Amino acid sequence: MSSREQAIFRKYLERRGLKLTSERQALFDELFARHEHFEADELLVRLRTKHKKISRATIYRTLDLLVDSGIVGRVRIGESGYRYERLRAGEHHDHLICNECGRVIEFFEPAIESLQDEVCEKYGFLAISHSHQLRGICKRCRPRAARRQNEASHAEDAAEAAASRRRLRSVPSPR
Amino acid sequence: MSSREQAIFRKYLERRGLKLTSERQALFDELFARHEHFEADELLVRLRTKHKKISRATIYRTLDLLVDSGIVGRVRIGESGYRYERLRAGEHHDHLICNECGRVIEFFEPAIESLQDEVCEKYGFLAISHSHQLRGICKRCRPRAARRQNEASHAEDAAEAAASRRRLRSVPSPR
DNA sequence: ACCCCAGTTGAGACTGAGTCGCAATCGCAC
DNA sequence: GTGCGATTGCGACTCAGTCTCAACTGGGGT
Repeated sequence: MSSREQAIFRKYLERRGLKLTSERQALFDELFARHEHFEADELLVRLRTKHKKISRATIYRTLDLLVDSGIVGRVRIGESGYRYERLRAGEHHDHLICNECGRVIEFFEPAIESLQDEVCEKYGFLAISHSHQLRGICKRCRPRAARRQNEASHAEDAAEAAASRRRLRSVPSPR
Repeated sequence: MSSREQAIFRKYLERRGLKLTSERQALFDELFARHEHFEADELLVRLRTKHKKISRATIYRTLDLLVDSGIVGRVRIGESGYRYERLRAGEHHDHLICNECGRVIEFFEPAIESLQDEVCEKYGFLAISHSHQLRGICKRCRPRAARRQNEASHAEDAAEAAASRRRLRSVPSPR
């Protein structure tokens, strides 16, 4: 499987005199086993439970290589740290992220992409990458969220407010 | 100055039985003195040098309030941590971020906004916020960046590669 | 003007994600 | 098979942000 990316990775290593170690291979395999989006520690746990002994530092180091080689993308989704995702060559997408269940939905809208290019041109800006994420409530979670909304609707008291302060942390860029 | 936001903040505190302490006022003033984009520790240093004694915890706590009240926005720009920005009521903008000099340029493109709405509709997604950032090289830095590019153009050797690995960390979502 | 207490503060310990240095180990070209 | 540069694991470290708690304070009630 995934022999295409395998070849890219191999060549990438070769070209800069790096070695294809068993750890790198294991990480690569795990990654391409099925995961679209994942985080570094997730991989660590997964590999560890699969008998494979690997250190956290190596996870990060290898992930760096994969990102650099263009096989994997690094995104800042959610609160802390990075998330990684497999990149299909030449494809690009942006993200819808559910605040409720954490699900990440990918979308691609060519019209937005070309408008971005226009914006860049207007400012004389040379774009190298972009990240575009909408946060909210996904289709599946909307009923649940609405229900909760009702229950809490007249809880504007101080106790509730304190809690809400914390909850609100997850909104990156209000519109 | 900024009496409009001042009033909003005051009312926000009042409504939930919170106090307008001298620390909160000082932070607020500093923030509205001139800064469009800033980070938490920047404020800390600035206030400390201005004789005002304030703790890091308080900075963060107060920033939480300001974000919650809608006066300030919290964005994940760049590598680590958050950046904050003043929000003019009802206005919204996205960001162009220069990898070279770190400058943040704001832009607003109504057509992109409405396309976003369409995307949400398509997926039955209820958007609460979004963040949209393009990273690259700004107008001012392009000549400099191009020059450097030339010098390094045939440095595909291992030593350089190692360094480049580190450098590349700053690209969030490759397109 | 004074009291009172919920809300607030500062200090510093703590956390979690990610990084670094280094001695031991491993890939792979010869 | 050897040799050596690349790689690994470990644990210590950093950095941003959070938490705890005892001491303090703003401001409504009197």
